[in-house]
Amino acid sequence: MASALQRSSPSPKQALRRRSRFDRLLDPEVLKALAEPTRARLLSCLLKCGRPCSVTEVADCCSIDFSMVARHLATMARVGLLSSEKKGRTVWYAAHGSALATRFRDLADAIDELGPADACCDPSEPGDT
Amino acid sequence: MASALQRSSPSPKQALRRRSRFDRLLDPEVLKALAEPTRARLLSCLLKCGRPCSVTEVADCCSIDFSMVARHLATMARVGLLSSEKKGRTVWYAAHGSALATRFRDLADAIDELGPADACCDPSEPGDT
DNA sequence: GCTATACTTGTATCATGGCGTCAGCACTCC
DNA sequence: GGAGTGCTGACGCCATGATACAAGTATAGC
Repeated sequence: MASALQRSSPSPKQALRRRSRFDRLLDPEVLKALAEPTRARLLSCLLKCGRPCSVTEVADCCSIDFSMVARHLATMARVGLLSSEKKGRTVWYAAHGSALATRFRDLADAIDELGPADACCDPSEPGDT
Repeated sequence: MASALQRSSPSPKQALRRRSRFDRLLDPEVLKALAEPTRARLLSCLLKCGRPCSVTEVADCCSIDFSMVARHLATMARVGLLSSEKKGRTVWYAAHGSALATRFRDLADAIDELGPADACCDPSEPGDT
């Protein structure tokens, strides 16, 4: 898996559901991947390094069990948070800060875009009972 | 509890660790709260409504078990994703899109700020073995 | 005070996921 | 080909959390 950045194409059914940009950007997979402190630490490490790192390197510098690091990095690569490139017997994982930042900015924009236009409940008055 | 205000002062060790803005903004609690599809749906609903909603309203419009909705909304309020206001016997939950958007933009900025300056591993060359 | 409403909390069940260990595969070097 | 290195996969243990149902609490209207 050279670059897990492109995810699988959605089924027509999914497309028809016409989820808002917000719903699409708030990807549970990605957020779940980020929500785990260990993974966040690894991602932070990779972002700070600013260069591709091998699993061994990351495990060394973060003092985390090797197999855990391998698993977490693979998880993050799977959801598109990291890119991975195998060279010989070594896998180089890299975090792309700019892409990640763009993703969050897009999400922020999508939130700003949301409004009563897409209302899921009818906009009756709140309770001044 | 004489002064709960002092309890936040970090230990020297913690201070020395000097977490970056990124580390602080990547709050696992918030991300975990967002990472759950049901909660994301409820948040989306509240954002779209653009007004405070009661638990009953949200449960109705999302067709989700009432007690689940109550719990999920309480969870999101606890981590700061929603604000809640109790009026009589009704609790009005509101999502603040702009605040949430700002939060994500700050996170994006923090990612851009990260760099080899904060490097956690030594920047030796990647593998051109 | 009684009842209905709106929400919270307790409990039980189940699924998910993190973790450590170990075996195995792929690759490189000798 | 054998040994060593780097990583992946499978397994079991355990903690967490999502869910559903039911009971409890708080408030409003009568």
